[in-house]
Amino acid sequence: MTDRLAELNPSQREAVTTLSGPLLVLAGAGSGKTRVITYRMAELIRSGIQPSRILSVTFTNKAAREMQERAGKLLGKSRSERPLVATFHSLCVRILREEIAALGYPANFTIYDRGDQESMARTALRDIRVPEKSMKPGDLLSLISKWKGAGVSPEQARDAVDGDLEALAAAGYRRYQQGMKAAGAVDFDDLLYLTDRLFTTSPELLARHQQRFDTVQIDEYQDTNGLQFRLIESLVRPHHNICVVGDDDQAIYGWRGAEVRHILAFPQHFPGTKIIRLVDNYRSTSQILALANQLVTNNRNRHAKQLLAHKDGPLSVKIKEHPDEGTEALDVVREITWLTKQKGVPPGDIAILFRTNDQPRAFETELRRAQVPYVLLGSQSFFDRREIRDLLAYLRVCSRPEDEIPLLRIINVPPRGIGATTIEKLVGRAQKTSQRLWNAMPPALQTGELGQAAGNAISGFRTLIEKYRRQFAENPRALSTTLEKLIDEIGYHAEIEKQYEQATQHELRKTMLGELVTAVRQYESRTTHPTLHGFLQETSLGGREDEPDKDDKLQAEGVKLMTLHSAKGLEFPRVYLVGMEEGLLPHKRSTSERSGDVDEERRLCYVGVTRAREFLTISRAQTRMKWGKPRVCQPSRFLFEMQGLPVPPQVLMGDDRR
DNA sequence: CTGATTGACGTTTTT
DNA sequence: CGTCAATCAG
Repeated sequence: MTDRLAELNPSQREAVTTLSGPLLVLAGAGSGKTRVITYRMAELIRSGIQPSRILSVTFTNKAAREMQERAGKLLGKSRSERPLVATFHSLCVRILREEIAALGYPANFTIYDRGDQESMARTALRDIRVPEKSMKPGDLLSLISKWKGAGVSPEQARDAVDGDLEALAAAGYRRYQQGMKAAGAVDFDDLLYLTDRLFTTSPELLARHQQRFDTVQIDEYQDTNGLQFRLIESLVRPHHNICVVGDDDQAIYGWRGAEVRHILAFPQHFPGTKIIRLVDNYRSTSQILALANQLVTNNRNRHAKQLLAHKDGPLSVKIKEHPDEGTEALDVVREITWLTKQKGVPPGDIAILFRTNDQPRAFETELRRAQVPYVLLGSQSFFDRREIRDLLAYLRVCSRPEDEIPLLRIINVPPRGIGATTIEKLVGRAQKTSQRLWNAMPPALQTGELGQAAGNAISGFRTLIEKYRRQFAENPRALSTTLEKLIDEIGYHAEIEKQYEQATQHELRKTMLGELVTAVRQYESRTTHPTLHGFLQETSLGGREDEPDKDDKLQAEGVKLMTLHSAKGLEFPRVYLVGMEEGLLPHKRSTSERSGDVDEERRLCYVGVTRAREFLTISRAQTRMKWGKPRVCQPSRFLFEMQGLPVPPQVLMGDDRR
């Protein structure tokens, strides 16, 4: 134990050994934060606290898994003797599984993803007769999210509206929430919002959960939103043994409701807070760090700090300009090819970071051409692909046919003769008799109102679903083989061949189906009591993290391509930060719109720069294709700011000609 | 009901 | 340049 602490610098050591009371660790980029958190868990246990009574909250599932693993190695204990490491969302799912019945939801609730939420929002708007053009489903969703984030119920929203549009949205919110409850579904915000509701309405229930943990630590605290703060505050209220770690300069999730003020005002929320600053950076060269330090001084509203470098690399920074994005990609890849093929640099040491998900296209093309191995992380997720979503919808219908969103998705996929009119009749009937769509089918068949052909199609569909519903339920150990049979029976392979012309597409899409089967099989083998519902809940929570080949990807010896957002928390010996242009970084939307926040874009840039250990190349293109036409791009203002140069006025003009 | 064609339209990040 | 919804002819 003692030699472990000897590896640390004095501030780190203090953070690791302060075991009780409120503790705020302001940890700059590359200051050994992860090590501090893990060591502190070990110290807590050494001081006599039961591992199971320690709660550690991280931001992503990936981070949770990693910390779980590190802690395991450090403590050398079995899984059951390790602290609970969870994300806010998975923590809430654990709580809701036990408690959600109190709110009138089924214990086997489904978690809706973004697409499902949009469908639900669309029906809610239709129900209250709001035309699409005055409010889009997305608009409604963002208002709902804002309300939920502040703990506001539909009723409270109705009473506090400001203006006609908000009044409509409040009605939509009410309808949406009713629809969700009827479907037995919750959205991502609900996981936190409903848990908060439980805690505020039932003191006994809260007390029970408070007693489960003696101490709580939270990573990436700068990214907590209002609900997350309330939740944690409730949990630690009896003892205030809370340690939060974060960096206000890396707050990049404001658009999702995160509020930096939580980390700024932590000492006010928890009186007697001890504050520890970690400013020694062991990651990057002084040249790289100088850019980062200089850049972020342009931000208001932050804990002032300068990171101290411990390495030198006179040639570690390059800034380049290219005529267009194709040339930019070509140049970056040419250099990477030289590095990997001539200098023996492992491709896995290199990362290409960008702002938006359509930027990697050009780089992928060039990397493929140069035959450099690469992995694209995060972007088009496995679970977002059409065929995967279709099949997941089948599984969801088999799991709970009452859930209408997936039912409507696949009722006529592949085409089986159930058209718009038939569906409309069924939906109308379900509404009139206030039944679920699924249950409205048999009575509609009896009246014969559907006509011969459509009637047969509907009863055929019901028979199909019921057959597989039974098979999934009866053979939970054979979920994957049942799925294979289902894919066969609905003729999905043939459907793919009809849908896409090229043979390469057929192969690709069919492999995807195979991967889904693999994912189910993996779930089967690692779970003691597999169920269809269990698999579905796991995939919706883990989302992109649970992609079948994800682990291989992270380990893979390939150049890593990812967005700045998904690069947070990672580091690479060599980083290419591309597309440094006004309009991309900072993104157009942050500079032109009223709610725009350029400071957050600056922090995003800061995150990008501080990912690099030894070498950083920043590049930009003078023109970029947009909708088929080349457009002139100004250099990013951040390029000037980070070098301590004045920003030329034309850069900020937002030249919009095409 | 299905499959094909046309036209409008769009700029971000994701637990 | 793509995508997706609306429209139209079998």
